[in-house]
Amino acid sequence: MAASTLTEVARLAGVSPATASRVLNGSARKPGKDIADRVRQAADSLGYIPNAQAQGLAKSSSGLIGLIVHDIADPYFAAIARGVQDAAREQRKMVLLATTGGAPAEEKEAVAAFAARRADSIVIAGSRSSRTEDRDDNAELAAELDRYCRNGGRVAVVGHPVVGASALEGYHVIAVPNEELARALATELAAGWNGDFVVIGGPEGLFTSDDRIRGFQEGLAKAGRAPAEILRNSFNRAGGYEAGLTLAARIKGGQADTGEATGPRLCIFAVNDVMAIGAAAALRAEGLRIPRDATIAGFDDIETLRDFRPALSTVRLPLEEIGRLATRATAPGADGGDDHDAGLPQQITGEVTLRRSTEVAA
Amino acid sequence: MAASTLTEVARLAGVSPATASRVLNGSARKPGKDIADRVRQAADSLGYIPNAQAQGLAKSSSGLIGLIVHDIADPYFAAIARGVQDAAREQRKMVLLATTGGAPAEEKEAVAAFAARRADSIVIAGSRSSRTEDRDDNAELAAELDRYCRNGGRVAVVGHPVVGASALEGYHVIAVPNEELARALATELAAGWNGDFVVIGGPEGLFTSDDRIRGFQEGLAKAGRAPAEILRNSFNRAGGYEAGLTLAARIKGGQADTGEATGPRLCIFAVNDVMAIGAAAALRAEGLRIPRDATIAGFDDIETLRDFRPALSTVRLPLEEIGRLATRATAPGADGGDDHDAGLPQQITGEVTLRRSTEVAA
DNA sequence: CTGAATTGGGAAAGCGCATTCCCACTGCAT
DNA sequence: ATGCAGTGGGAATGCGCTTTCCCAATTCAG
Repeated sequence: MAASTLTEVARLAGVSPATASRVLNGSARKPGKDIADRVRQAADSLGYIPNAQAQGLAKSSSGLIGLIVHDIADPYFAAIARGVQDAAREQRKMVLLATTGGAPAEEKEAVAAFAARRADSIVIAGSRSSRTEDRDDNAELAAELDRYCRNGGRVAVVGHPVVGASALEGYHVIAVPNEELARALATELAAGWNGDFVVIGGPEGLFTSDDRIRGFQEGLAKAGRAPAEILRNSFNRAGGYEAGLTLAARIKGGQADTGEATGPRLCIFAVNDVMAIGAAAALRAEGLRIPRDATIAGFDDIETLRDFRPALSTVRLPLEEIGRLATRATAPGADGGDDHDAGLPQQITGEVTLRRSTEVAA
Repeated sequence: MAASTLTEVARLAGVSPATASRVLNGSARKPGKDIADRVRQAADSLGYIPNAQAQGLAKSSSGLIGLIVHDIADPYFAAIARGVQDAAREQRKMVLLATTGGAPAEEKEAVAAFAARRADSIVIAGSRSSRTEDRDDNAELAAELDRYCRNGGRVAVVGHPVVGASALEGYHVIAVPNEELARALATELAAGWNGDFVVIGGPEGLFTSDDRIRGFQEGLAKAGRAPAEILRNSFNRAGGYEAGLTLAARIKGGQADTGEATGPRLCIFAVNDVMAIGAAAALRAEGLRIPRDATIAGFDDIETLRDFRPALSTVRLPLEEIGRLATRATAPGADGGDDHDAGLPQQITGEVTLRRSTEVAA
């Protein structure tokens, strides 16, 4: 038994499909009360569920929002996804999920798939990259996105615009002040510590990582400090762990020189919390303690990681809110608020949050 | 400019839409090479993207998999979602996400929405509940699910069957051996500790929670121990925290009696990791230490929480695999493997993993 | 060399719904 | 009584694609 159709309902109610459609799905014209009741009852008794595909085809709009993330199990993306989901519900839409591992080629595929499904809007949450090996893929992604927008789609990108995408009608960028916040973090960190700094970053070319590194170095410079050395690794826990091992060896070497531990040897800034946790795990595995032997700070303030001990110094980012804003930015009529370009960045703010992991004993 | 259509492509290639369709979308009939090339080129130059809605309508199948979770930001669900996403990709489908907070009423809505979109299958990941206040909603959910199945939909439920759902063709349950594993955990815990046990559980009626509690008590009984007292709270970190506060007060009272701390006073079993972390945070906030003043174990072995210190004893569950299996179970032709009922539970195994948080000094 | 079987393309009928256009009917003013 | 706007329902068209059916051109066996 296939699902029942509008026509069946109409027949059972003894009216035309047109009328049935009018009563069942909000139309401008409201049929008479008695007829409406009859139709509704018929629909009920048949267990009628409108075919969204057909509806979408007919009025060319699908009620779908496409969300692109690197990895849904990464708490960073999961938090954003929650915000997106939340906003989608406000708009009475459903979210279509695509995970890409951050590869522009896959992102392009995802956009195409969303376009095929005629998603009303697309939210891209992953970090953009400008690595040369991604150049072509990025160009294709940009082209795909352009086409999508030109066909009336709306897109919001969290962080940086897609490389090469022309600022089109319906193309929004939710700017995240990574650089400023990293600078502020460096400033605060420099105020409480006058030893060396090291940065654990993601691969070169990853905007989010690069911005945070740049901001951090600026903050250091402004505080009259030497720039931090930069260790690059993959943008996840494993990358942090590996870098942590390197640093642990170095710290232990230094301690051997001095003969004894005399307070932290290093202040580590990992460009995101997950990497910071990885690095911390590595230090611990090597017998080092935080903040005794080294202090460490992350970025994002991932909720699940707040119970980590020692409490991780970080920069709070309203991830869920970011997802919500991005999604709202793509809602039809959303740009009514500001009368600027559709591409105007939304304003997001974060907050430096110093905790135990960077507390150096007085 | 609206997206270009198959007809346009066909016209530009100088062929009929039928032919264009045949070459562009895998059909049984393969048109001649020269024609195919012409069509493909036309499609290319127009940037043709097939309209999945129309395709779906025409062949009544959408390439969509619906996923229902309580909260996508909860690492438990995020991990399952990753598995689902993974399996979906294998099947070249996209996943449609719905979050419900665990309310059967919302789950019913979600199922209806998926049905409207003609999702090929639905994976329900949230824990089922048998609370009396959910009775009616559960019944409606079951009815909705039944209808969906009867119309050819396939569904997989993680954990327990939906209350009241009749075992239909296409209805799969991925059984998670919560009870057995909790029993095993209790056994191992009882071997290393002969003081009191306390369980921090979720609300009564939540199957996952109830199963784990029951199993744990059984294990205790089998080891000749008195049943544990049960503290019930919400099934998340906050619930764990609250219960933790209660226990902290009790422990401190006990210590006051004895005058001094003389090893752990309590072994706590929280029915999931997130609650365990909450409880641990509460104890810590109250100045208690783990495992010195109390030992604690969780359940799930959430990846993000593995760096928690002291390392949390728990039961490893292959969450991602569970998501994958559930999704695969709904793939067409998936029940070919076993020649039993379509409703046959798949086999999932977990593993008790004792770590530092339950280590009591010898 | 003829008739049958095969191939390859097109015409057309839906898939389920929204919507425009049309028509019969009512109620009112003239 | 006649004309008019206004009302409420139905017929028909189209959204973009798949698929069946049909037909002309080949090919091959006899």
